[in-house]
Amino acid sequence: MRKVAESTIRRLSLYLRLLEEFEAQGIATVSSEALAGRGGTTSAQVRKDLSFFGSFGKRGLGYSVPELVTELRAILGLDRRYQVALIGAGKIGSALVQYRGFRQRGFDIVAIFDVDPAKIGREWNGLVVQDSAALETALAHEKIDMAVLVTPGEAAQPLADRLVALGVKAILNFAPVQLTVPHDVVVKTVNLALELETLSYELTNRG
Amino acid sequence: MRKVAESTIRRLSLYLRLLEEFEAQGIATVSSEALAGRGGTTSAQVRKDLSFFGSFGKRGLGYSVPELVTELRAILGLDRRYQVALIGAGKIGSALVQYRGFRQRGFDIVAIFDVDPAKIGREWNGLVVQDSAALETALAHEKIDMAVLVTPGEAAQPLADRLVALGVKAILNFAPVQLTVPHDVVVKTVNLALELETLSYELTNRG
DNA sequence: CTAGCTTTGTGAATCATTTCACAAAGCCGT
DNA sequence: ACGGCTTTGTGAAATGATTCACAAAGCTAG
Repeated sequence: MRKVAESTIRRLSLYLRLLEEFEAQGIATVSSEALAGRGGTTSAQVRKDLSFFGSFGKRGLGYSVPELVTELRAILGLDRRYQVALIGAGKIGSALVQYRGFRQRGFDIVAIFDVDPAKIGREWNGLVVQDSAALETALAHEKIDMAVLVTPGEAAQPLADRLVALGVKAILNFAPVQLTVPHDVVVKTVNLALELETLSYELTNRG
Repeated sequence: MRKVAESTIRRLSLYLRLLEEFEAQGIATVSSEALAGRGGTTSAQVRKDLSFFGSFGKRGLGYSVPELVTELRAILGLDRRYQVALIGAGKIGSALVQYRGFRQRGFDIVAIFDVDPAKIGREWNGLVVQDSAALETALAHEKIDMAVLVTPGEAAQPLADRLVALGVKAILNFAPVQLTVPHDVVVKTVNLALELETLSYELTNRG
């Protein structure tokens, strides 16, 4: 498959959300124009985005909503479930555990770790918080697809290294640091400070 | 000022973080090469990014760390403080209130709102949670620069409309919806589902 | 003051993404 | 079955972002 831009993938994800709404409303087909309107883009963009993966529409008619939902789920890898380890049982971790969309989209949190003795052993949404020091033994027999890192900045890189050694191939990182990992491991960093600062920039230079 | 790409602003934000580290270590000057190395980009990119805003370096020598820190803070609008209203006193809101980096970078949460009667009236980090219904009266005499929206999807747009009517010019949105606002209002949406799905895509199509 | 070394700042070139524009397809009504 | 209407899929053009490459500038040592 030829390389597809990240911006394209993000839009596909958006289209999928809109399509699921349409599906819930019982709408059977949708045009690229309709998808674009609600997604903040153009119909040409929608068609180009989809064309990277195939021809899913019917000329003169548009796209079948259920069919396109299925296709997009497959493209985005959402037609399977993922086993997720949560590293860091703080406030953000807690919010994630409870976030419905997480499980709804196929991501199952199967293990939670922390270094705080006050948290270790406590039950959290049906899971016992384990000691981060025991990561290796705890995950020896559990296949983990993805790790969510919610730790202070300085703890993140060492933990990432250990997770990679355990065979984890994807990390969603909330720690405010740039992680270094082998090229076959995917990292996505969500950096709140960065968002605030781009907002602050816009506010001072435009608004 | 000519239009500068968002990607450039995000990198400036990153450079600022690195420079602050250098400053703490007492390093006086830094080259574009050194800034690039730690920031995951190239020296040419660093110089181009900075060149949009001026010439801050000395040829043959590099950039003065404290000077560049000052310049970047000014460019990003971080040389002032912002009054922030938090809408939604749930888990994520709670994590934000306690996040040190928030206050550290000049963002002061001065009001918290929720619709849940169980939460209204309770004290939260020195602030009393107020009823979202009373947004207008509560903020009548408080100048709010920015709002952080942490509500269920369906509540977000109506609240955004009311905030805009109150003169708020920037919204950091954690609700999983695309907000519609006048063009002089800046919205930045942090969408967890989107991040998960791009990660899932990479995982199935590369890893 | 000059030679040699380093590093910036920036046009030009390359590479990537978005938009345009239109032929090809398919539906509907007669 | 045909004409008119709609909407896709996609090369080509336009726009945007990154990388290249080098002259200009400044420092250091002798």
